[in-house]
Amino acid sequence: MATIKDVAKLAGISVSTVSRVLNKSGYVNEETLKKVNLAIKQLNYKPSQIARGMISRKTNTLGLILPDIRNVFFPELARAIEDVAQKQGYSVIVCNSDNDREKEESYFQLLQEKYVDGIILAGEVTDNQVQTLKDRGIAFLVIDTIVDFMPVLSVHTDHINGAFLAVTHLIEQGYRRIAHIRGPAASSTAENRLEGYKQALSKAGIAYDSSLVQMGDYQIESGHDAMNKLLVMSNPPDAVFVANDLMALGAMDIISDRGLKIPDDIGIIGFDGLQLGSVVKPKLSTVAQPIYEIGTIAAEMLIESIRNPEKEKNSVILQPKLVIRDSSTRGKAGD
Amino acid sequence: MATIKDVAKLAGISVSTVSRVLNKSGYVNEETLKKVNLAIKQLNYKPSQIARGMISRKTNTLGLILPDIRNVFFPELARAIEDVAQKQGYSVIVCNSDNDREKEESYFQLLQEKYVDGIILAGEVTDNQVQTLKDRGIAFLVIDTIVDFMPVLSVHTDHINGAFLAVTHLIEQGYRRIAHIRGPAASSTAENRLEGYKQALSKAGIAYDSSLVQMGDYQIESGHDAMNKLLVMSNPPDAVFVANDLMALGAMDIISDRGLKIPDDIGIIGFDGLQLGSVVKPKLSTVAQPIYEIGTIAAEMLIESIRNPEKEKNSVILQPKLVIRDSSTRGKAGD
DNA sequence: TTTTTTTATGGTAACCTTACCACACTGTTC
DNA sequence: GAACAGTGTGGTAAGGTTACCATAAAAAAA
Repeated sequence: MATIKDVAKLAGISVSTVSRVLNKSGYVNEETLKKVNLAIKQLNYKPSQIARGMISRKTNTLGLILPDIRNVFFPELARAIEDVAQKQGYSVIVCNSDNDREKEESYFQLLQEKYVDGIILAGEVTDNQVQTLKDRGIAFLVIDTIVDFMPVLSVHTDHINGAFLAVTHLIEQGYRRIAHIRGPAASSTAENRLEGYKQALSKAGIAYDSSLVQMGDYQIESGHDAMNKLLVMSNPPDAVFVANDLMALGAMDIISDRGLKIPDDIGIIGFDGLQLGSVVKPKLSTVAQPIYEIGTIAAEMLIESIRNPEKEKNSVILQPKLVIRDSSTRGKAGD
Repeated sequence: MATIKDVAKLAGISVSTVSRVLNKSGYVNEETLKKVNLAIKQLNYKPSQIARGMISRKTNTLGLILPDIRNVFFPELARAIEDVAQKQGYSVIVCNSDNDREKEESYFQLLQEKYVDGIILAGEVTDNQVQTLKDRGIAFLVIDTIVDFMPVLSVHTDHINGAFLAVTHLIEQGYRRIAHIRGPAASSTAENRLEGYKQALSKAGIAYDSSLVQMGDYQIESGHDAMNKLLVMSNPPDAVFVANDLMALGAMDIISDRGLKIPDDIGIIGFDGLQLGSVVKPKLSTVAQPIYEIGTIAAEMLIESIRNPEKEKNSVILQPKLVIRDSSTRGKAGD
């Protein structure tokens, strides 16, 4: 590929002047400008970002570490981040960590070697990892993890309030014995959704009954298992708030397999706001996370912080939206 | 961040020797090795891939240009590519083109400026773009596009045979008046699936009836529209082969809205093999594309070609798999 | 012993670009 | 007509690393 020297030679001019043309800095004569631009076109010259990066120590590249791009939520998030990045002149390197510590660490190393300007971490992140990134002086932002021992850039949904809205909605629809299929123990989002569930019950004066809370792992099959356990109880629930849509779909399967009607016999509401939920019958009510917005805000905050490193690191909490469809509205079944 | 010079100084040794240690090339004394490794650890030194790239003109980075990471198919594809890339020491920059020529061109420029070692193009690619990449001497591979005017690296599913299998299956199940909801006109995959549909009909001695072919755009809503048109015909079909699962879901909605039973009144089969299809009732039969495999093979081929540029450019065609669930099997409805 | 080979290390140019300084010319101001 | 500001251009170091050549001591072969 052509270099700046080739351009300079073809234009019969020094590399300094060509550089000045490229960066629109300093004085350049009208005539010279034309000659240089012509040469650039003729050679199809593109300045090497590598060489530029050597000097500026900037690569205009962001790293995005997420558990698995295949999981619902992440494609939309990645898209939002890439959209903002592209507009601001950044590229995005995507890394799938599978929540595996070793893989995460090796990606940290890699991204550091590649001199990315910043890293966005989605999914569960440990305090240790946050500390490491901080120590190494890497600009980063976490999504959906709450870090309270130091100020860091972070964006997350208000999971507590989302759960609160969902459960309150069920109560308003007349459901009283409301179960919860929760996410994995290690997940702070799962903990927060449980917390919102408790708060809603408490506000309505309904006693919290731990036997109505079943553990799941956010996968569809664990929705099956958890719902089965709930339905064999001597006093089964009349509604269930499920910590994500995927498990909710699994739960719906079991409910209809047992000949129970949604929402008449059992009301159900999920969390996430997947398109999937509007395809099944009855359509699944859910709490929609503002995923695209999370992504755009995250990317904007990180880029801003890269350009202005002294700026205070802050958190942004976004409100989810209750999406009432058919699975939770008594008297509207089957439409 | 620490540089090789810092390491050399701390170890009391020259940069050449440190470089030799890093690259395990040439002679290095046991003692020296230890000193260097100690210094590296103490300084948490990581060689700059940028500086290395300056010399080797390699960045160990691949570009992945796809229409939209949110579309089904692409997350899995991206995951497969990233998995292989990671194993072979490459990173992946993901670019969403929205099938917009200008955006694509600007990504070409960008990736070239970043000196990526190769580009994977997924989604429709024009002959012009292929020619441009070839002219610029960029290593690239196309997925799901057939290029016949020059040898290029390419991987794609056998869409014709996939469609053939699907329609033949419907015929075997006793359906005779089989409609097709096809993909957009500009799409070669859509054309191929239509071709397979025709071949299957022809082989079974069923006359092709163009009024039974409705245009769609691969989105769920166009499945609604197309199915509506088919059902208001004076002689409506008793089965429909839909060119992708998303439109098939839309079609299923309409069918059940009209009080018709799947698969008894109407059989339906999709294309893609999305998990989504196994969540709805009845479960959607489909033709599963070996998406992950496409991704791994694509990444492997491209990396091989980067390492060995003289090697002949060839195409790989992968066979899809018929996934028979409930929507296309007469006498098994409702289970 | 002398010559050759092996082992071990260091110095420097090169990769491509930009930052910075130096120089020269034109025109303006005192 | 001397000093100065504005315009236009070129040379060179620097950024971090590796490739390549040079040097030298130690070991092996003659």
